Amino acid sequence: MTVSWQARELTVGDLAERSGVPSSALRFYERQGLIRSRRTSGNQRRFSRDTLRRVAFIRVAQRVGIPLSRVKDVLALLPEERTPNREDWARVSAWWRDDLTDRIEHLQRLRDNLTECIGCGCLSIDRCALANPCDSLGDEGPGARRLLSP
Amino acid sequence: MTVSWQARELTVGDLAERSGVPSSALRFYERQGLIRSRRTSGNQRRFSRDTLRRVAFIRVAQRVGIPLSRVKDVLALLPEERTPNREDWARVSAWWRDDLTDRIEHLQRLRDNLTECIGCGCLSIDRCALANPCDSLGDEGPGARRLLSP
DNA sequence: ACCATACTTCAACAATGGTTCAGGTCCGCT
DNA sequence: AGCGGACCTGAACCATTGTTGAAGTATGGT
Repeated sequence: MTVSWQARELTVGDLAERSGVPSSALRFYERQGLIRSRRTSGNQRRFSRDTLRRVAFIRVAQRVGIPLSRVKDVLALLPEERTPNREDWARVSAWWRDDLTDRIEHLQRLRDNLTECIGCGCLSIDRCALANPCDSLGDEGPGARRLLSP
Repeated sequence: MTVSWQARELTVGDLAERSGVPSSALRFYERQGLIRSRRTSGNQRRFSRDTLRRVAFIRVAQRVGIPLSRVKDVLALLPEERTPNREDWARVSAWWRDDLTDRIEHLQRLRDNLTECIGCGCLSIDRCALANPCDSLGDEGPGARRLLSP
């Protein structure tokens, strides 16, 4: 019957249990500026409930291979003042779905190329589409100069 | 007119230039057992030409996010004795294309779920399909226990 | 034979995404 | 008031995937 009922804030342990993310990772996210908390008089973290959504968002992004730095940038698009609402989340999620679509298309192109390459048994470096994704080939003498750009 | 013509072996610099992968990375790959070289009497590396394919294979795999340890396992399926032929490469590439297909399907499921979630504005942690990908929900009281397994 | 260039090793450092531990403090229940 | 469990910080450590630099050696062309 203490203040714990007040706004139903979450301790780091609560958040860890509900999200399945270890407390150590949550502290790390806070250090990185992905989530925030207020502190009690005794210096303990208290998270507002919408942090649960932020953490869900972070983990979903991570499953897709998006680095935390980028996740942070996207989360920064949420309003600071008020608790993000349904529409706010829809907005950032959409941004993010586009990213996912790009990744899927990229992988599909890669797979299609690979299927061709299996057909010809190549991976031939000099001619293979897979190995020369940037089409930066054919204007500087024989042989490829680069396999891959990244 | 020295021995350099012999079998057209590549120095680490040659390989770096032709593959677009820095020498430092190539040495690293060798340390990790992903590629091999013989040594000259002066202890310098000489790579056989098929190493170019191996490196191409490694970089393509990396673009998809496959860790080197796994790439190593797949490359280990190539014959040690002889130079891998067309069919050998087709075999390992196929193995690998399946992996790609799985990843694509996974991402598509993720995106479909996300699209639904944008529809409902949720990412609601307790009910959202995205946040509960393992369907391990609904048999232990209210509220999700885990957001994500990996 | 000489010299520039490329090569060698080893160690240290970098970024990402955390975990673990030590030493100490706080919270809430009885 | 006391106690156990949860929380705090900071530093050290882990794996992955390399890069950079120092100090020394080899190779190949003139």
